[in-house]
Amino acid sequence: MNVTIKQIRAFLAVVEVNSFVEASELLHISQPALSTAFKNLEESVGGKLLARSTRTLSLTPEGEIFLPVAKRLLADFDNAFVELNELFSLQRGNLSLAAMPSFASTHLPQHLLAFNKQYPDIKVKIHDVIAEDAIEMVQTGKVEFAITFDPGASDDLKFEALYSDRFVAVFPKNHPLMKIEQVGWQHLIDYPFITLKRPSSIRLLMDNILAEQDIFLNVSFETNQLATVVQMVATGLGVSVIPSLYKQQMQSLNLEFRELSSPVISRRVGIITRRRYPLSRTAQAFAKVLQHYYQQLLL
Amino acid sequence: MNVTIKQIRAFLAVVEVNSFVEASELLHISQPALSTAFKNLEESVGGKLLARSTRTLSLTPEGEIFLPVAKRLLADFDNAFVELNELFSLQRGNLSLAAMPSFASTHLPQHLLAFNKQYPDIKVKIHDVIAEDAIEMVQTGKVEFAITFDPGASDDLKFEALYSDRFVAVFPKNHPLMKIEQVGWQHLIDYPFITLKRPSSIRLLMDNILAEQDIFLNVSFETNQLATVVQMVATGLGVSVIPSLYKQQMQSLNLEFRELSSPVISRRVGIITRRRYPLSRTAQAFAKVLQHYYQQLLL
DNA sequence: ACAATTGATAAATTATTTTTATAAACAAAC
DNA sequence: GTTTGTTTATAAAAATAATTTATCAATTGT
Repeated sequence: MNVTIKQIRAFLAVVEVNSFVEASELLHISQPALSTAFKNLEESVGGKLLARSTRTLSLTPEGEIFLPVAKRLLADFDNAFVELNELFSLQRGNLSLAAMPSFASTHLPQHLLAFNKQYPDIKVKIHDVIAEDAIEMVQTGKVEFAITFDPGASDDLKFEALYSDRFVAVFPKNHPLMKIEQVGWQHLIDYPFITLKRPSSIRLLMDNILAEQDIFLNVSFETNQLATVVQMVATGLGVSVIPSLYKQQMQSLNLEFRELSSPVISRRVGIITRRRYPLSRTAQAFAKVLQHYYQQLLL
Repeated sequence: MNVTIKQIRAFLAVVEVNSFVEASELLHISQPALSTAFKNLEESVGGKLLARSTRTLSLTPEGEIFLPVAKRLLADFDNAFVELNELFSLQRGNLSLAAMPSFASTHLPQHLLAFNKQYPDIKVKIHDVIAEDAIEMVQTGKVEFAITFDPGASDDLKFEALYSDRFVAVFPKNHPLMKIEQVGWQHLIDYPFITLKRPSSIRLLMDNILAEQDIFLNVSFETNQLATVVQMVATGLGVSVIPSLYKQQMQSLNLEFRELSSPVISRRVGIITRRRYPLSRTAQAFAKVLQHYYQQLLL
């Protein structure tokens, strides 16, 4: 027979209280069950660990040698499983996630707050990188999931939408476009257009869809930061479009926003994970927080 | 349910070969038994360790974290029991014993040789100290057993005789006593007597028994070493008595020995151990070597 | 000597593990 | 797109192991 953890526990309990009867009570088993367990342990290890008569118990020299070893073994064992349990019960753990800047700088903080409130002992690491890098981090396993635009069908990635982000026109208050109720892309052609430089996924998305529709904007200024774009618009240099996500953040400026139609350019934003790779409990919990939030928004 | 060693073995086997079927063959159990064991483990730890479909297996992040821990736990566990087994099977271990000088310098070496031949991997430490100290080392647990004279009845000590040691007279060749066939203690009174100084147990034993018989020797020289005593006798300074044990060792000198009678002073030499304290396997094995040897001598 | 307590043992019972048989899922091949 | 072979999961039965109850033998204190 093989040595079991129970037997080691039995050994330590008997030595601890120096009595089979007491130890059996401690272990919540009958005294004969303990005697048998002890006997089996000794059989397994090939010799006596404890010399026993009806009145005295004393460790053999081998038992004496084994005692500290057994204590350490059991402590290590219990410790490992307590830690694993904490991991599963979200009382401990780490979460690494990537988010595209347009999400990281807008909605993400409030979700982190909600998550931290619910799971205060989970440490979170945010990688706010451009959408392409975020997706790559998922593919290479650097993060368990990313929040970006829908990257389209993929063999190794899975996308789960949270909400749709629609492009809105932005122009200064008192701009001629203010008079138009239904602003379309065609209206924007008449004004200097300010936008992000080309590696940006926002810019690429816009370019592609407009090209399909044979709409060519009058791009006058290009910059790297959306904040700069917006500031330039506020100054009166021209007009632009931004994902509606940013509206809230830029409410304070002297700007006007209009939903754009014909075409409506919108892109689903959601959670990207690796196919066939299970999420950790912490990642699942975070995903759930996000899903719960955006599900409620729809109602 | 509680986590068992078997379950950890199952976990490692499955991860190792990345297949339940193969792992079950490795573990010599059926595949359903392995599936159940795995399921029970996951239930115990509170979450999935391995995501499995019929075609792919992949560790969850928690499983990934647990993998090295499980490996270490199992290695420690197995190692501890291999070592304990080696201890019991005398493939490893230490033996500490005490022996009075009259035994340590005469018979002991040959027993050590026999023991080492039979158990070459056991390290032996000899404490050759005077009989009183040897006994004390047993009482305090510094050694498991000692080989000395019978210390008499004791509550905490046990004595097991190996042989009896009788005192013999020693004098130079051509000494007048050579003519007498049956030398008695009374004969020795007429000659200068050389003996050990008083803390020696040989000296004390002799003094006590002779005092009972009203025999008073003519002690002319006292020294610390028996070898010195004997050398002095050989030189012609006087006569002495020594335990017969030493005869063999001193055969080469120009000496004559005679068994002493009236009274016959003899003392049983044997193994002293602690009562109620079990001997280690190694100590038992050494005791057996001794017992076997002296038992054969009697035949 | 006797009572009281302790650990060991035997038989019966209860839990657990394991196996056999089968189902369901999935990928690859046709 | 269906079929086929392979894989893990599940259910019921069988086998094994652990536990309990009842009892014994040994030992110590009274």
